[in-house]
Amino acid sequence: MAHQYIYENPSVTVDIVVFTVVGEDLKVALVKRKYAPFRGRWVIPGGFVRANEPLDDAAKRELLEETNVKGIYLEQLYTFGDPKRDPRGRVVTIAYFALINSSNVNLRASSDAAEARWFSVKGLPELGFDHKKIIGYALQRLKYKLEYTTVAFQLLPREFTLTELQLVYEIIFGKTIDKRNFRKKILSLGIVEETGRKTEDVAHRPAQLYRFSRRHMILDNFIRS
Amino acid sequence: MAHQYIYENPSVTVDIVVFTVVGEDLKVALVKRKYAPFRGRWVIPGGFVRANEPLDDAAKRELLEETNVKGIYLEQLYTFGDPKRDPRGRVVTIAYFALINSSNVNLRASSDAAEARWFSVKGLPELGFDHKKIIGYALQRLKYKLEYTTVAFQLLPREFTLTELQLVYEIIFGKTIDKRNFRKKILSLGIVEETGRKTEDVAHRPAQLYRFSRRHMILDNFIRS
DNA sequence: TCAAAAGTGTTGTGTGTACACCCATGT
DNA sequence: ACATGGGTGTACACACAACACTTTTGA
Repeated sequence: MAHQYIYENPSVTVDIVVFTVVGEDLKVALVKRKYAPFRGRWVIPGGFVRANEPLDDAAKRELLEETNVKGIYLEQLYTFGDPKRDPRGRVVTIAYFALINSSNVNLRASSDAAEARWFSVKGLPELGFDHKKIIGYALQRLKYKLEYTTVAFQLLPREFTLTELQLVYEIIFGKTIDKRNFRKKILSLGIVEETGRKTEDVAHRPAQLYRFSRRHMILDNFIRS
Repeated sequence: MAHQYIYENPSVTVDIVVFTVVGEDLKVALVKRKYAPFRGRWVIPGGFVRANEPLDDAAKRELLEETNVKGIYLEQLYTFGDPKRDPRGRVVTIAYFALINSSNVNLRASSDAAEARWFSVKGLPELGFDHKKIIGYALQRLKYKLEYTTVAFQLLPREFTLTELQLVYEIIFGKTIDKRNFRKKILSLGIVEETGRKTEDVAHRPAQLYRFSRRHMILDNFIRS
């Protein structure tokens, strides 16, 4: 293992892009850096991988430590290793992509972060490192995943109306969808089941509540912390 | 950067799964290890990322050094970081996925590798590290890419017949395709253009030669070394 | 009774699939 | 002349897109 002695090993970090949908906005979790470099700048949560720690575990741990978020859909996104991406020296980061449902959106800052907040993807602040690029990459993946998989359910509470589900698609694709066609498609796929319950205390006709059918949950590939 | 002093950084490597199609077989490039661990075992080409070297460059360099292969389609596949994946200690590897056309398949072993050879994916030897898993992952990606993109052309010489193109799809998907439907689809997509030339010295009706149309090449996202 | 969102079908268009025979060349 | 792969069209099923009105509740 000659190289270990010739070259200093790079640092290895994980960084996580967490998306949620609140109201009519797609949001990303950001934390404000407490220390240099980029002190005071907003960045996506992340940090160093520990000795003997699997990468997925590191991502879950950092997310919990920096934002108090847990138990969410998480998948590896891409690895960024440009030699100049961190002013401190060579840092290779394995970026993760995460989704959380809008009823669990309480962020809490912690030791390494001065503050933690949700930002609309349409109004991101100036970001540290190459995190703008990473979020851009994650957005692409999100659209892509939504089109070909059933991850949209990760962005909703356990019970939801078809209109709420449709809204998730509309927000992420940035265009309106025909209500009848959307419902026909979703119902024909058999990926949702009625709960029998309805929305309450709404100033209009109450909507049927659905849940993602368990049979499809197990087919979906995901990592849960 | 406290962690740098508390934890020893992992080693960072790149490993490349190179596919090609020869005759009726999908093949992967493997090299035989010259040194421990796994001395004498076959593995996919790869090695340590150098200081100040971008990850993509490291992949291209290792591929050239270990197999004499260059100028091919290359994309990042996935990062494997299980703490036990290398018996020497923590090694995080960024796996790459590469395609090469069958007219450039001369492998040449070099310093770090005792031997370099193409193996049919249907007859792989026992592999070192977690390389069997990495190849499995690459195979999934290959099928997937073939379905949704035009990377199939990377596996063919610049001029090819529609039958050759069809064969690539059949080999990778492992099933036969209707000739008329295949041609209709490919031609309607407008991704190939006639060269005007035909195959020569064949003991049957000569076939029209096509090339991938330049207009689509530039849309295809790829990294060339 | 009004406002507001829920819910519901039909029709045309395009895409994928199944299927069989003649053509051009070398031997 | 024959063997070998090259090359071609039609018909049916299914998925997607466009489109407007009635229903149920709370205020």
